[in-house]
Amino acid sequence: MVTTVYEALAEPTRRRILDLLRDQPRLVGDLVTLLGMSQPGVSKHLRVLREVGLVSVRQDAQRHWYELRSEPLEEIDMWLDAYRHLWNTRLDRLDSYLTELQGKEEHNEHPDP
Amino acid sequence: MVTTVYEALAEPTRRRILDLLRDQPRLVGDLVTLLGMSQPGVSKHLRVLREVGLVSVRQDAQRHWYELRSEPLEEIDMWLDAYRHLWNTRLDRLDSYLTELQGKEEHNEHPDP
DNA sequence: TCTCTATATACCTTGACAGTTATATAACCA
DNA sequence: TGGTTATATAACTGTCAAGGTATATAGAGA
Repeated sequence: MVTTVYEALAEPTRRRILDLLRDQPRLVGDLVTLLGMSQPGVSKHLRVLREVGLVSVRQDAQRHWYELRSEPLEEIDMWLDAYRHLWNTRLDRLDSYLTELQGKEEHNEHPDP
Repeated sequence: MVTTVYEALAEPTRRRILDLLRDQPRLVGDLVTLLGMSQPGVSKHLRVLREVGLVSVRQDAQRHWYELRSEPLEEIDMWLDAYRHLWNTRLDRLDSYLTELQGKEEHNEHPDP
């Protein structure tokens, strides 16, 4: 059984579902149309997403509105934090380099011929 | 075959390997010891990580130093960007709430009894 | 060259997942 | 109540990944 957010996100169709839910909650049937796959297939993906907390359901009669939940994504974001210095320091260096360049530019904006 | 970063990260052992490589490059044999699994098993995970660009290898005679590469993680970070407003707006609201609270505190720091 | 060390690959087994069709469940409506 | 709509679950199947053991590859050193 899929138990972690990482596993849930490994499946491309499930990432597409999250993309589709980013703007608005949607009905299962709408997702079926948008994804072009069988209804039980979509329901199974939604169950996985529910089980890891990536979506929640609000029921209105027979209609089930699926809605995005951000908490598990925040968890991923926090996991990335431990690695973020790897590219942040690089970007910081680029930033200071550009700042330095700009300083020189300003000192040399209208050089005498 | 595992072809995406998302699939590569779905496997817990591979995430452990990345954690172990965060501080320093390591030899395959060291990872075998640290992970407590068979050498071929580790080598197979390293191959997957290599194929999606999460690690690179520097060879020194028979020794293969595996090193973390951040680019694929930046890709994940960028993917998260599309969702980040979901919790950032919430945190922003909390932030302004706290700022507002602090303002009131300062106006009321030593209230007359 | 022979041997030892370090790593990669081949091959096999097992288990799980993604997809399907068929069916169950549940709520609405006539 | 019977039929229709909306969704979930059951059962089945093909594929593939993860792990293991055995073996190949490659380099170092005696």
